[in-house]
Amino acid sequence: MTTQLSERRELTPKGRATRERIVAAASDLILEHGMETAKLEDIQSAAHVSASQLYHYFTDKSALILAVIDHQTAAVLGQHRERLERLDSFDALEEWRDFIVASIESMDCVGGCPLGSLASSLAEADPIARAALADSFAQWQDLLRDGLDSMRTRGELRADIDTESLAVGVLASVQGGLLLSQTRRDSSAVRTAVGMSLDYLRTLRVSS
Amino acid sequence: MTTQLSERRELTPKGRATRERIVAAASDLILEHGMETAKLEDIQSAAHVSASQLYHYFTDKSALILAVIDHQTAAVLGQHRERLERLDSFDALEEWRDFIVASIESMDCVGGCPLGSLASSLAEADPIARAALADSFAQWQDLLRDGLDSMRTRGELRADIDTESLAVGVLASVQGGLLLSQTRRDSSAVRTAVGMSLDYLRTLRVSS
DNA sequence: ATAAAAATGGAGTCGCAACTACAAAACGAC
DNA sequence: GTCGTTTTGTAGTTGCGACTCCATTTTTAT
Repeated sequence: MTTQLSERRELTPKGRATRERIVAAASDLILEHGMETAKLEDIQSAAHVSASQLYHYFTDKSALILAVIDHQTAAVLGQHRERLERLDSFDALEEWRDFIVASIESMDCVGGCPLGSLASSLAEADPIARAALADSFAQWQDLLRDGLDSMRTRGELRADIDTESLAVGVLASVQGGLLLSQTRRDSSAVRTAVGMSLDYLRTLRVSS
Repeated sequence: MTTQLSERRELTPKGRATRERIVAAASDLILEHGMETAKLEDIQSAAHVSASQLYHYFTDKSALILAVIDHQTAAVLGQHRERLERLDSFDALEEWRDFIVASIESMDCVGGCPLGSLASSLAEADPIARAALADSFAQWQDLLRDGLDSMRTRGELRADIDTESLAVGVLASVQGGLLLSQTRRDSSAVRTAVGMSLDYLRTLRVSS
């Protein structure tokens, strides 16, 4: 999922670094303070760049936001891919759950899910951003489905389960749990919600 | 959960009607177009009121938003209370699930959950709003727990289940499912996600 | 009926955040 | 080196959305 229709002509290493610095700062500020609160000026200070630099790399704010979506998508999917590919046991699923809980705890439950928060803020405001985030969720769902498929192949899960639907349900429990935890500033909601999903998966073991 | 610390002195019936009209218009616009896109001016036109009226009833925008939270909380909890109190069977749970799916379909998946969207938009921007929405979610969770309690009392569910945790998990699947459906503009995600939660509850029947 | 209070109309002001203009500096190719 | 391109600095400008002022009409209380 590339953001730019016409990929940027040429970017020197320095330019690429500056661009990345801007996107990273924007991602952090938007996550921690919300889309509305994160002013372009704050992003400039955080990234140590001037206005002209910002507009040299992005045509306008919505272009920057699309870059933030790509950035956060790569970051989140990267972290989860590590843990979800070659999923081989329920222990691995538990570790994945613990990783999610630890992630939000490390932020003191501020920001919630980077992708979920972006989706909620942008779904009705920017159709292109909405489509991009729908794609991000689809990729995440694929990761989960592939993981469940591999567990099924290994004989950890029954052969007749619908891994695609299960992936939707598990992803929803992650998103909903993170939203509740973010709102409550208490990680127990995600832990419980994802835990329930995993408990359900346990009822689908072959040995059961 | 009352919004105003000092409750408004006196409001004539006409005044109350105008205030309600403003809150209703604000609720609709914020839900359908997002928090950022919904300008005060749009709300004025939609409610057929002038700026002076808006500021006669609300000190500022954030006060209006708190009123919107109260309004949506009452609306959502009202609808769900009808279906969740005296929950007596899995059929009733299915009907509740279908109601959620029908609700978002009637909006063509625009807006998602009124409370979830508000929570995500405001969690990092307005601490008071965040706390109010945490309270709304807590009430919703109580409704679910009470429903599950009554099913347990009737002997539909096992005696040893933790209805509080289950309520968290089910609520998370609703919120996450609605977010995915909103982002995808396709109601199948909520249907699947909540369906999975109910499937899990079925594994907790006494007869199972 | 009349006065006080509440509700409304409409034309403002004002701050500020997004965006721009233009020139200077750094860099890369050769 | 040196010329064209990329990157950056320092100012702006501007549009718009939140909020205000004050006069006027409508309602309520007695």
